[in-house]
Amino acid sequence: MTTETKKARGRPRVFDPDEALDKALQIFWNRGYEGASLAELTETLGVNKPSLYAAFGNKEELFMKALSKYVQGPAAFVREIVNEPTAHAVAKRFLYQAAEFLTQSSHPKGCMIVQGALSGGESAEMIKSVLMEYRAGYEKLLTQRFEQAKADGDLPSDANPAALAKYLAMLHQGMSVQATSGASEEELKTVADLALSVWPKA
Amino acid sequence: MTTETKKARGRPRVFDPDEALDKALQIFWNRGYEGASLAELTETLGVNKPSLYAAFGNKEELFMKALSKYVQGPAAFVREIVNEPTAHAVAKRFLYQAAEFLTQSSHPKGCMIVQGALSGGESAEMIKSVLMEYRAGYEKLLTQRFEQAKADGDLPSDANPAALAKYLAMLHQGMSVQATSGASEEELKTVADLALSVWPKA
DNA sequence: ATCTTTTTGTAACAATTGGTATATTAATTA
DNA sequence: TAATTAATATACCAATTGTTACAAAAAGAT
Repeated sequence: MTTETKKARGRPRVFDPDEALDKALQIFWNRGYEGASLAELTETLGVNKPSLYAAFGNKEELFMKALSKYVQGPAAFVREIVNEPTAHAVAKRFLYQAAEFLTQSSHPKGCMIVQGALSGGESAEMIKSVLMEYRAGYEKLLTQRFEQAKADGDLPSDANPAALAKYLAMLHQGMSVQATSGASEEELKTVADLALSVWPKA
Repeated sequence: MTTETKKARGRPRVFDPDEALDKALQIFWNRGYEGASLAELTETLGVNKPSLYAAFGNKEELFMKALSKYVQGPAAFVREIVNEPTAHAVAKRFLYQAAEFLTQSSHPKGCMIVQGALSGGESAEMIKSVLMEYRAGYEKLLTQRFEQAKADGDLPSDANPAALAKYLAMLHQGMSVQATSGASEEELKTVADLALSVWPKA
């Protein structure tokens, strides 16, 4: 039930916008916002600049749309993790899935939300803050989940939900750097096990 | 006993190379390699481009010299940490000093070796790999220290030095991202305490 | 006072950046 | 078939990227 291909007015598109956006995502993913040039984008998408602008807007908007596809696609699993039955299961699945995801060779290594625009020039300021908010977002998601776990007695009464969430977020962000530097899934999972052995018991 | 200001031939320099390099370091530190433009560099150093090139070489060489100043200056403490008497003391001081250093407001937040060039275009490839080597370098330093600790009986015989070192490196790299995103020293130290409670006892 | 030597300032360089104007092409609708 | 609509391709745009030629300037050496 995708959007019905009704009567196509005017000259038909020579590219599939969804495929093109996916390729744009790949480029932004391993080059970052500033590192991805319009030249490389148009070249590998097979779409010339006017068509690209007509379809997605300027570079910033294109990045935002690629980012949106990222969080709803490959990185969507993060949102589901909080549904695990226990806080420990949440933590374990978070780190394990991160180790797998960040090292997969079917797409760029590392996390786009971490590496997309950590530093950069003035022109990346907007994107930098957007990514910061995303990072704060999933950390908050974890915090809330652990607050609930604490209320449920699933975490001890002296547990610190915010600290536990930041611990996981920090490990995830470090994993992202490590994955970009060539660390393997196994190495990251070994560290994940180590990191999890700290987990407070109810 | 600095280099004796002997007979100065030719027109005298209008800037102090060491001060200038320090300002360049600050810029690279919070903009990254690609995010720092020659325009911003010359502007805030108060040195015009020909003089900058004569003194330091091109942008890449300038970055390398700034990086060298970074590891020998503000980030030099890392090398000393392995001299702590126990593995646990090494780990604790590593994370604590990281928490302090990465959040200090007297200089850019985060670690230059982490954020200097994580992603980026083709032209940053060299710098990216240099920074990767630096990261691998301090991780290896920790690994060796923990191998020795294991031999000394300071770590249990089933301890995994490489995993412990990667755990710390990962936390440091995550801390760097967190610091850039506005996390405070206290928050990072709270997480450091949590992270340290995993440490194997001899 | 002239000659070196070195740095400075201006001004330019080619290449690349993100972004568009314009005219052509290809489809549907009338 | 003519009119309309929309996407295409080429070619351009101003601004910025890193880098350098060149001539003027400021010092010591002769």
